[in-house]
Amino acid sequence: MTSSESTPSAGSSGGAAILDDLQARGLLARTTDADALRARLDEGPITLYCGFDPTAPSLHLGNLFPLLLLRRFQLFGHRPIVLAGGATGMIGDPGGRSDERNLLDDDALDANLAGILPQLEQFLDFDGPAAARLVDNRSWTANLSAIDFLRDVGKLVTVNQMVARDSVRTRMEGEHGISYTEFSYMLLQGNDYVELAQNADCELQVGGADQWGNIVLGVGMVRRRLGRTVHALTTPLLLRPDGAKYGKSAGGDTLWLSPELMSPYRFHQALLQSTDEEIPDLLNRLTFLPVDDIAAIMADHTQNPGARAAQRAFADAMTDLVHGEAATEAATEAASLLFTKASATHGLEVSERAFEQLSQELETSTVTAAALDAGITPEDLAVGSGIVASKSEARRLISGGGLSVNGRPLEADSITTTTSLAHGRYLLLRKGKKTHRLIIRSAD
RNA sequence: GGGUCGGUGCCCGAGUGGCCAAAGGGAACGGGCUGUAAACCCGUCGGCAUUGCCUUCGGAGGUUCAAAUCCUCCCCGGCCCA
Repeated sequence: MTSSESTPSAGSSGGAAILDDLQARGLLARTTDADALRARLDEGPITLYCGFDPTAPSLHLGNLFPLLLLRRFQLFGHRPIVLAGGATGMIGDPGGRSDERNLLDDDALDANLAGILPQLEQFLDFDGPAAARLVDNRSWTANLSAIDFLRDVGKLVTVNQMVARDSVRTRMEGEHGISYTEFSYMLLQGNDYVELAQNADCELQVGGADQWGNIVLGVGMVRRRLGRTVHALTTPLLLRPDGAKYGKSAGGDTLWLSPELMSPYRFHQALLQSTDEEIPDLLNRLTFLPVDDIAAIMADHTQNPGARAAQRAFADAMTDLVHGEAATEAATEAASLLFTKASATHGLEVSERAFEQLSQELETSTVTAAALDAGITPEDLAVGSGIVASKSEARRLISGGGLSVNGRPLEADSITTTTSLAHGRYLLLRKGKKTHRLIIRSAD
């Protein structure tokens, strides 16, 4: 883990200090019996879990939220279990959806799991006294027969409880109804809790606020099955100013953690562009920076918002966490080349070395010497680089002054030839203020 | 099953034979102002093309010089009746 984490100070008394930290960060939505949970945490390390369904080949920033919650508990000495939902992922959580899910086939699911497992491992310590564990709920559901499931699991819940759930009711009243398959999802999740309580001494399940219903149902199942009281804790959903769930960038791109799906540079940029409005919450809820440090950063930011210290701190902290410090540095360096006034307006003065650097961070495309000799129209240049989707879009942007090459506006009648290249190789294409694409003359 | 209203561009929603690529709003994108922020102002917002062409108004046919608009059948949804 990186050094930017706060470690609980020696003075924080007992394991329940985690609750105070969560509270201070605005990370506490609801818990079952708060006093009982606090008392239990003070007795000593607890085992807790959170589930992640492999619905995509990579986690995104939204998924990171509960994963970091596990990490926070771990930092306070508690033992996290990461549950990869190989089984639940095959069914699909009906919550938050208006339509029936398309079931993932085995291959897609395996591919998704393969992508996610390393990410799940990345943020936790798997050694030491509070070592984390990674489990897949397929290991106890694969051989569960339908009859056993109905007898042992189905008996723990009444349909009345299940139907009362908002997510279910919405779907039942909606156009397409809800299949029995998705209806059963909460039983599987509840059964996970029973399983982990019984065989792993798990006493707490955490998750986002939208998981409250599922988790509490599991708490009840554990009580009926094992006669044991276990706990539930949820965090508020992280929402964008417009109310959408966090995880997408302003432009609508998903903030993938996988560098293949989103380059560290773009990841860093997307976070850097967070609004003032949301930045305090983001710092508190997503980073491990100590609460006091965050308060100091925000004070600076309020003094001089133009410096965007808070955004920088946030983008740096998250990129460190996800991609490592080297990636953060590279992204920052690339950004300073692209956004510093001097280099942004005088792209040709950017050193060759800097272009090499940029070629690592930006999306690039190539162009042949032959094409350059023939001359390239502005539309073809833009479309060919992939920065725009169509010639019409290119034309629109050009007439509005929205495209530039090597720091100069791209004129409608300009022809790009070899002489336009910077350092004989590079064309830095910019769309709007924030989108860049590097075109490199191919070696031939 | 019967009746009735409706299905329009990314979303909402006007349009009931030519002036419709289709009002208006939202989202999105670009410009301006800024701080790679918000708000605000301006512009663009189906595709190709240098005055034009092509594809679009649930689907398939039909009427007409001309249809999102009329007719037929079908599919889907709301409401009412059974």
